[in-house]
Amino acid sequence: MSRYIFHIDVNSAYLSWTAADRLYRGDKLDIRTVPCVVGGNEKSRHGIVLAKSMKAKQHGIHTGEPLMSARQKCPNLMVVPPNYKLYMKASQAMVGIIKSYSPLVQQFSVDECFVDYNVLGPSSKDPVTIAHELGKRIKEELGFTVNIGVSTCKILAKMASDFQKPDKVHTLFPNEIREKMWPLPVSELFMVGRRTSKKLLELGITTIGQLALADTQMLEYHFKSYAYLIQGYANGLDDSPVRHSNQPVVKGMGNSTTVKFNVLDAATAYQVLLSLSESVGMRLRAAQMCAGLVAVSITSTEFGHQIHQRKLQVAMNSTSYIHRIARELFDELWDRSPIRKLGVRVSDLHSNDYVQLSLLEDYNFSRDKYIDSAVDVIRGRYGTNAIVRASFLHSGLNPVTGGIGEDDYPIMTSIL
DNA sequence: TCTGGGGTCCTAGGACCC
DNA sequence: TCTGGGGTCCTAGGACCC
Repeated sequence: MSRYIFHIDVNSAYLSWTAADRLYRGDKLDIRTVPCVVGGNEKSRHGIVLAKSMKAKQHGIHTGEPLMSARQKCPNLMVVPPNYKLYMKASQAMVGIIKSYSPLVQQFSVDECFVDYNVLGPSSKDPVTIAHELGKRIKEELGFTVNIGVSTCKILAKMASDFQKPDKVHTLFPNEIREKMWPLPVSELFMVGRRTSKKLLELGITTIGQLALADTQMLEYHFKSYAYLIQGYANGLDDSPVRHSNQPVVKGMGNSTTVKFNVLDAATAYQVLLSLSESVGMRLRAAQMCAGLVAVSITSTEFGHQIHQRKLQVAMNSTSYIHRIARELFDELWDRSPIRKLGVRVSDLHSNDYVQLSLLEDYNFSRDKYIDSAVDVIRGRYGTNAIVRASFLHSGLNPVTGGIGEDDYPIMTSIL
């Protein structure tokens, strides 16, 4: 029995999914064939490129770039809005097909999966044939293309899926590392980002091969334990298993939002923190968890980023209590400079079976428990905005802010 | 109307304890 | 009154990923 790992990556996921959906709805234009990007709403200061077509890429447009800058590179650029519900559906449909090939599938993100594929006997098809078959099924049944990397471990499969695109199957077996991976720029290695590749370049390391062969002690001097990780990856060393993602180990959950306008006063900030606390609290309770730590983050209009956190005496999942702590943290953190973005995050998560209410706490958690669960039930039945706090009426703010912060997006990560 | 949102992991330094 | 040396917990900040 031989074991193979596949990495499946949707080509320009958001754009491809939007394209397939438009064609399905009778649109004549395939937006994949023209310079086009999926972009956020500039009016609410969410104007960045979330995904691009190959034609847009040819104009030098990058993901994450401001739409304004993308338009300068390509004046006739087409911009379409994101549709997260669609992405969830497309993602789930794809995973459904993949699971018909192997039960062991790890969803790595909304558009990426690792698959542990066992070839059981000599009569079985070889993994490359299977990968082509899988890619073809996704394309024919769902209308979008994927790249599939085939290897014997996750890092190599992932690197392979990043080779030429779109709609391709690539192998990167250990004996192909030298030829296929080592000549690549070191910045293309997984976990070598902007800062690390800059440091590596300063050390004269420009390719993955040079990193693979570099002196380990020298690397350790500059990168500490990170040296072993990236040099291991450069040599194709990775024994991490494909994990079932049906029971992901959640470490924390948070929501943040860029507010439509600059926040200049604490009262408005409190409102935004409440809308964020609402979604964080709902997610916590949906996961049947309690959190022992709350953090608040502030991004200034100058993009300075600050975060302040506090460990709690009692783990809890009450929206009101999260908000109360968030307000206190905000007061301690804020220097009164104009705010662009606010975030609330909880971590130190525990299953809520064992929550013990501290006698020292003067806070009435049982009251919150009834309110929260009643609100959760109503929202589950009639939608998130079926019940909102009165303070949000006429505020111009979303009463519940999660995901991308538009009206009724599902909260993406709760599904992964 | 230039620059989103949601994650994980690691390190450094201070407080505190024995 | 030349100041050890473990250890844990906590917070801040930075790096990376999608």
